[in-house]
Amino acid sequence: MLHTQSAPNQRRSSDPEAMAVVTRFAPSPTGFLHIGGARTALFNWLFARHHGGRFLLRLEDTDRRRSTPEAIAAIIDGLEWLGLDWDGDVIHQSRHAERHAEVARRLLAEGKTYHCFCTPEELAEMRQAARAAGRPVRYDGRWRDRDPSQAPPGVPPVIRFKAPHEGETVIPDKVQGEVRVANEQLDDMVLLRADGTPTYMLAVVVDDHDMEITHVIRGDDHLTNAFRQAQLYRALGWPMPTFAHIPLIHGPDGAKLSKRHGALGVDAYRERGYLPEALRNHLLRLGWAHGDDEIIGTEQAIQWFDIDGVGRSPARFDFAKLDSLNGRYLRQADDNRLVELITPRLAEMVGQAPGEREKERLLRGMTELKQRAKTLVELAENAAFYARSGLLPLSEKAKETLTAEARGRLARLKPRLEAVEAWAPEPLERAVRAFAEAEKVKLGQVAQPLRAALTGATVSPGIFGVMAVLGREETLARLSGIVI
RNA sequence: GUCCCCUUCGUCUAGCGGCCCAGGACAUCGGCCUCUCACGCCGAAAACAGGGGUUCGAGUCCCCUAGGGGACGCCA
Repeated sequence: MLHTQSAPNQRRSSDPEAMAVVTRFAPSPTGFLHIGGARTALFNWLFARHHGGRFLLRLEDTDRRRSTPEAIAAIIDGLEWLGLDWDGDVIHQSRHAERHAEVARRLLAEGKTYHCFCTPEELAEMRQAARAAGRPVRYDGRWRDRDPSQAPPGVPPVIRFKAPHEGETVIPDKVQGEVRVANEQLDDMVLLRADGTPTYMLAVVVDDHDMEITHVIRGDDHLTNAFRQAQLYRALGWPMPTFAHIPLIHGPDGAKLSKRHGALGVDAYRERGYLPEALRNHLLRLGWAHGDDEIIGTEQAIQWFDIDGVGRSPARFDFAKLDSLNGRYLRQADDNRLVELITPRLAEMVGQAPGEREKERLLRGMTELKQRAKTLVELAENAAFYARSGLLPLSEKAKETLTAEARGRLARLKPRLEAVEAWAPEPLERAVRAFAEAEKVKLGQVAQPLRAALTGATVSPGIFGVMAVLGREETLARLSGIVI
């Protein structure tokens, strides 16, 4: 469920701009919400929340063919899981198509756009020729000043923007600084397709304007688009939003993140056992810093976040650091919540959902268990022995530990344990230590076989704590299963 | 090819002209703790891409080179 984060301290009522901030996350629903998109959403969300403004979600689905309901669901699901709640309803860009066309027609009437009758094949040839000749790959403007009466029959025209040839276009970017390009570098972009639908360039500008977006925070793969959009804003006579182009996240090899790098959907991160707050923290630290601070909770992030802290160089996604961060959040997480989170995983591993008794054990053992896991996957694996009943499967190492000698020792230990009155870690430890002394062996010689017998593994939380959580009956039952 | 952007330890980064023979975190390697594994604690190794300027002084400002990335669609 979504709710608005309350952040009482971040708003300064004396700041007249504070209430005006409106950001948006505008993914195209052609696939899952990948990690780069998630970070863009996070930055927009944090910026809006920090300034007490609004954060909107707009689906850029003008390309109807490539937009799917599944992708829309995945994006919404991903944002909800990450806890990035948006204000108002989800906006579907495609529903504004008529408005976009209207703007294009207005521009046409004002002589700022023109019909272009080139066929896709013709354009492909043009590009190919330019590339072959080593010339810049651009539309050559052949219909810019040509009379529409010369139009070839049967070719539905597109509407192109009459881009200025002289001068330069400057983007004051909050992250990149002042970025400028000579106008001769930019060709006449298509605004309205032959079928009358708007292109991305037209749609973003119109929607960002209509939605009164004040700050456009997006990946810097859009930086060059911003030049064209700036020209459109000028032609339309609309004020430009503030741009902030944040660097992309790269794969381990430094190249743009792709599937082979693990550019997974956020659902994959959930599946791999990461906590949303840990992923948020990690994403935040990719390209943004607040001095030496590393562990930054969401409330703190809202207070601190601003575009000033965003760096200009791309970052690589580091799973090792995410693991470490996740481990920290795991240790701080509420025990009940963790039990619930691993329950489905346990059900799958053990073959049946943990019952009341098992959940009770898991809860009591959680404080110790969560010290030892970096992900929920690991946590579930380490906790499985609490969720099992009946025969405990033994790991290879556990089998090796349980030699005939060790089993014999456990058999001799058993009556001593039965004699323990208060079934708690300290008395149990005293009993086992006394037994080890009597056997003239080190504590480990007893503790390890005991661990193997009770947990099925050679690695576990402190064994006396485990015995306490398991309880007298279960502990002795598991021992019986081994020594016989 | 053209244009735009980027470049501090392996990775994420601090640094906004002197506080830096460069700090933190993750990872790595030692050690302590110890019933195993973790956690925790202590310690080590590890970077200003290269070259020119500007300046009394440059990781910090400017230029060039190299390397990396991004954009060049009737995709978004």
